[in-house]
Amino acid sequence: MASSKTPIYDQVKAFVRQRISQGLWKPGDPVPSESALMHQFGVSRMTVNRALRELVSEGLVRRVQGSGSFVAELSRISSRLEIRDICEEVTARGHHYSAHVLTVQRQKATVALGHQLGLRAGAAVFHSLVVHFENGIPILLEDRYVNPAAAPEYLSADFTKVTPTRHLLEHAPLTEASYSIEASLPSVEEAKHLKISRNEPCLVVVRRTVSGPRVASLGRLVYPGSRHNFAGNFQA
Amino acid sequence: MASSKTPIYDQVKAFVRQRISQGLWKPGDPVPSESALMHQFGVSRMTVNRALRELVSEGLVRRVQGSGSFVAELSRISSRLEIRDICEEVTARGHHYSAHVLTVQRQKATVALGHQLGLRAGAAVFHSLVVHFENGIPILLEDRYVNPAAAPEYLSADFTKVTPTRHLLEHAPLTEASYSIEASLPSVEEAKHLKISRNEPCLVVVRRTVSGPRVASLGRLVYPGSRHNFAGNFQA
DNA sequence: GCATGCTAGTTGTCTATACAACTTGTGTCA
DNA sequence: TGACACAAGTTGTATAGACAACTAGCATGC
Repeated sequence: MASSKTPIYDQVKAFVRQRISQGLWKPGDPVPSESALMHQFGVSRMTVNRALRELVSEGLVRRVQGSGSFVAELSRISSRLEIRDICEEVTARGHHYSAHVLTVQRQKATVALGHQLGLRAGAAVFHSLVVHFENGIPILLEDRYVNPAAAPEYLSADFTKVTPTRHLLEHAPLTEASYSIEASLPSVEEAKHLKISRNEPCLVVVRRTVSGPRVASLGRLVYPGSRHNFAGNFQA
Repeated sequence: MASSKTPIYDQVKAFVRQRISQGLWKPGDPVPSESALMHQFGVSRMTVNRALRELVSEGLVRRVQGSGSFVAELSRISSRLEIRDICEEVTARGHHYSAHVLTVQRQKATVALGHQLGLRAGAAVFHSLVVHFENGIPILLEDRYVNPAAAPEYLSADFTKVTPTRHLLEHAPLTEASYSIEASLPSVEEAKHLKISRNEPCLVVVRRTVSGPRVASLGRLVYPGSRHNFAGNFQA
């Protein structure tokens, strides 16, 4: 039997999840209390508690102390979006990855840039500009500014062997990151480096990473729209 | 004291999370065993177990039965991306939401469309085309095909009052959804309805929702790039 | 040297119990 | 009528203990 193999808390989760996804229990409806499920399944409260807690973290159930458990409003489709290291992503597709380094240098921060990185204007920052290729076709232009305090050896890294993302992950442990995804047309330079027309829309990911107490880097990732998209999946 | 207020398992989580984000424990390094943390904090094993289990679900820790717990490889930045109902999103910003219905009708499915919806070619499908406005400015064109079996009353809904997304969520409980985000230029019609230039790049979300045994709907959401982006956040 | 088996250590699951914190309805008392 | 107190029900947290499942290294025996 499969049931004797699957943990009890998973059986309870499956029971609740099934009722919800079949529409028998609608958003806002009460979910049976821990003690009810406890008696129904003939198991201890801690087991039921674990099941319901995990359903909360999965966004299917909402719980109110003292009141009860309820089916969560599914007004938002939420799913895990992964932004993977480009090299890993390409090789995972079984394709050949390569990179071309356009710029790696020390610069003085402008006022705006310094502010974003938490440095004063004129402070030294590292700047890299790298094109990433999949089977020889440019698929990503990575424009990145790095806080020297977070990754002192950034300039001496070989970005044809280790992507800037990976170098940063290894030298500046990630504590926080924020990003935004937008659509825009490439600049003249960007179009040239990516070998695309200026009319080709691009997905632009702007990412800011924080390592410990300081902002580690600020990246602008430009993907040609015809060669890349982000996909995700949601499972109730 | 704050420590007496925060749950013990949260203190343990914070302890481990801090060591990781400070780089003291690097990816692949072992995390202290449950019994070690148990003695260190002077708490029961179940409490430590809960802390570590939650860190696993947050992607910070990897555990191997019989072997130990290890700091996870942070090679991918993963975060929760929410695709919210557009009406909710606009009103949450404190702005005025409105909608204009261009099309709501029954159509015969083409071969390709029927295949995507799990229907035979020529079967009836519902089609809606709605423009959504934020403070009177068009921010989203929603082109949607619906499986009549999943939402029989779709055609009689008033989409100026309830968004198609919400109608579907209420009538066809969501069990699964997949989407992709891409950048592209709008078609002539799309540009016209959104009142943008044909050269303005757009974020296009293609979404497919499944309700129980059947595919419920297929949507194409076109956002003008200058008026919308998706943002996310990651916290270690 | 090699295979086998054993053992200590680790994680995975489950129980029974306890108390704290909170909500909600009910009933009492002024 | 209104304010308050109380009780029942619910979730949140924590404990001590138990056994199962698995890993890895060590010792034994061949």
